[in-house]
Amino acid sequence: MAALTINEAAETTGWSARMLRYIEREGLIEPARSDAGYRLYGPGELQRLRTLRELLAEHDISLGDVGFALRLRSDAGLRDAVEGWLAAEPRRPAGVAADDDWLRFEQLKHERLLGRSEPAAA
Amino acid sequence: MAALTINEAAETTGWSARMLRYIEREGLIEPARSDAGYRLYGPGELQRLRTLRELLAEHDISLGDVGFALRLRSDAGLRDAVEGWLAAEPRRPAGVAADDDWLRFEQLKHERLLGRSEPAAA
DNA sequence: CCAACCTTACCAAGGTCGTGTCAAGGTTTC
DNA sequence: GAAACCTTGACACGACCTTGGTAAGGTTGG
Repeated sequence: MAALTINEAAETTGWSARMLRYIEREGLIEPARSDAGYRLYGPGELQRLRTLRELLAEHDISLGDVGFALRLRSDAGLRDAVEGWLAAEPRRPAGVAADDDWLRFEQLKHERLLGRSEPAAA
Repeated sequence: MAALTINEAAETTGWSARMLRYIEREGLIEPARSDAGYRLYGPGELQRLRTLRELLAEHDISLGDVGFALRLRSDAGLRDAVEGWLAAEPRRPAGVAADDDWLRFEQLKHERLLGRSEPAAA
């Protein structure tokens, strides 16, 4: 059960060799390399390649989407910025405060979020 | 300071009217409508439109990316699926277990995650 | 009622995505 | 050392994204 080279991996996962390189460039799956630079796909990578296909098909999303999710998860600044923007839905509680105050409130909420980090895999 | 119509909103936010409609179709900002169907942008929407521009520019992401993040946040099934896939990095702790066991472990971790839901805005 | 708005629905140009294929060259294996 | 792999880089093409424009028609306000 040694590692497979790119064409063998393509064979067993249903991706083309071309797409395997593309997926790697997206940062999604980066196989080990042999001394000579050959890509070596282990069982874990092969499994992930298969589940990746299911993920895309079942939820109708793109490789770029998954790549963006990866960026979201590894770039805390990006995650907080996007999360902050999405959280700021213009749902002013009717009579609560002037808009400037509302905005300040959102900003504070955002700052508080900044403390959060990776759950550091148990 | 009533609500602005689309061209006025375009004027003050820097987006084109065309893009305002596009942003709406992406589900990012959905202004209220007048009786006759005219879009009405309130202060909250105008502010969000401005910060949206900054968000895109500062992090070099696309409207589609933000749309996907929105999908991630409102579709728990999608979020869990993507999160589960990303969490399953093939980082087998060297001598811990066979790959099948590792896979099962990941699956369990994923199931446990399923309980989580929206923090229900304090 | 007319000008100046708004609406939706199309057509279009330029860019990116997903994918294949080919070329030039290194590696492995027999 | 030749066949069968692998590597990166490039060209290519259809599909989709982003954006603008324009047309046909409803709304608003003097």
